[in-house]
Amino acid sequence: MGRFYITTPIYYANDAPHVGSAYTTVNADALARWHRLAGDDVKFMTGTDEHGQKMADAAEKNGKSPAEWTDLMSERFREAWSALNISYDDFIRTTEPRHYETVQKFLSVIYENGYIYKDVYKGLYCVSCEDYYTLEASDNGSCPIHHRVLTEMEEENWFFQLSAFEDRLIEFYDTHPGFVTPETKRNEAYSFMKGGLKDISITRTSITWGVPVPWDERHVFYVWYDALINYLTVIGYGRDDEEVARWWPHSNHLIGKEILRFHCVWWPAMCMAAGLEPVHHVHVNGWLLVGGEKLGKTMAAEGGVKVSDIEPIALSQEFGVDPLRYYLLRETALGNDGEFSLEGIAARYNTDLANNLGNLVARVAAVVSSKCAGVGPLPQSDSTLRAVAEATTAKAAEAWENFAPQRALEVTFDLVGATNAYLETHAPWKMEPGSAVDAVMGDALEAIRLVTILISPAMPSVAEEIWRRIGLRGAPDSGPFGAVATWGLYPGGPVEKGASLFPRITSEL
RNA sequence: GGCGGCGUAGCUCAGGUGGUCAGAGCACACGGCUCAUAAUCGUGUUGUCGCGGGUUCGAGUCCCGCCGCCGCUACCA
Repeated sequence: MGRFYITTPIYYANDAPHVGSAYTTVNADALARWHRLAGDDVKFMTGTDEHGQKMADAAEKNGKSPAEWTDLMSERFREAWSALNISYDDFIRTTEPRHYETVQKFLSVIYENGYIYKDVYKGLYCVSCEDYYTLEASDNGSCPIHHRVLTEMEEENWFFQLSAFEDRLIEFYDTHPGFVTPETKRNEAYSFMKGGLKDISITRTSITWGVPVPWDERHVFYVWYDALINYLTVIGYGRDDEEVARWWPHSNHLIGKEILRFHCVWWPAMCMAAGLEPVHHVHVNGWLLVGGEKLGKTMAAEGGVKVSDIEPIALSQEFGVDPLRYYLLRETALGNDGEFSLEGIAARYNTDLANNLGNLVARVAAVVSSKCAGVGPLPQSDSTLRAVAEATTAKAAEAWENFAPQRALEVTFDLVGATNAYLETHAPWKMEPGSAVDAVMGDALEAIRLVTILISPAMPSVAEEIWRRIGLRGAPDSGPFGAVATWGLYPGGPVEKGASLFPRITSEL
């Protein structure tokens, strides 16, 4: 029995959760569910990032205190994840006392180790944005948004000596080839480091909504240096050494590609500075694109998909929670960018779920009803389906282990297809009731039982429903996988016909 | 500007180190079946692998140039 600690990023709670966040979160959830099914000891966390100037501004604009405001915003994420059946073990908010404690301890260690020093940050500042720009990012010295001339500003900050870790980071990458996956993303981070690392300022005096710097209370930590540390907060860094040792550093961060640098360069360097071994695995996923463009852009475009149409909760209401989860997991390889569209969801729904899986369950239930008096017979040990089923369970397990839900589901549905073909070959509906029919239907039910186990990380509710309909007790995800995903365990039982699991979508979208 | 990536059937995409690599799914066509959600099963069509050169006995697969799209270029997260 292994251990599996997986995290999503903590999402900046200045807006409602969108499909991009849902995409990462659903994938993390399915991976967590897979590992629970496999019998591993699992910890799965997500949460919200609630500090920073933007949050304070938004609160003020809405006539609330930052604390009141973030309570409201954070709740929207918990609602969305609840709607998507996300099985997190912990939901961290960066405004919690436990987080303040861990952040202050962690950064104090780095400070005591001599990697944090005071210096003056000079930059081009836009008064309207209340933010700094590099010369390259500016519009010839003017603010790209407000078009007013940027002013040279100086601010006294505490700096993290990132430059001191260049060699150690490169060595870490060289000795941990699986640190960042997929490999293309690893190369991106690697070449960035090879280009040289500069120190970075990690505190602000202009902001008060943040974690105070323990050795200099006029400063608060700049949001990233507070946010990254959440991964340690939830395992008790600074409060529970045993728990930290239990989950770290053999942990997994699932992140979107836009925050690659923070997780793949800054974060391991901070861990090193604190004398902590960096996390062993960061998996970087791509973006969901709409019409080939980033979500935000398209939503603003005329005639594009409306924001309200692609909010996770709205989508789950339109298509169902499990179909939405299935689409997010199945459509795109975790690591690549992928196309997101309502038509795509409907296509997956109809072809995979309604036509293949749902229809398979329906036709089997119908034949068992008419030819087996509604009682599912036992499978045969020498069924020709057995080889397919065993290959499927092996390949699917391997894919789940390798952070490839898309592949896992693809091969799982190969077994669905093989079972449909098996029924065609034997045509039990043409037979008289008896042992020949029983043999075929027992095999089909056993294949369905295995499929149900295999889809449970992706579609937990549907899996439960099918499990129940074919007369099984317990739950499809109780595992351990190695023991239950073995051909021949279907014990027979009453098979219920029931309504369509996935009524076909026929209306225009 | 610099660094990196992408451009393969109508659609979405696979294709380590060059030689059944021209593929999968969807869509489409034809045939079978009628237990099932007009679902299913079988068979099949579709491509100058962005363009132009080059290396090689042989190149989506290596090199050069070009066109188009995209990401990163450090303190919004």
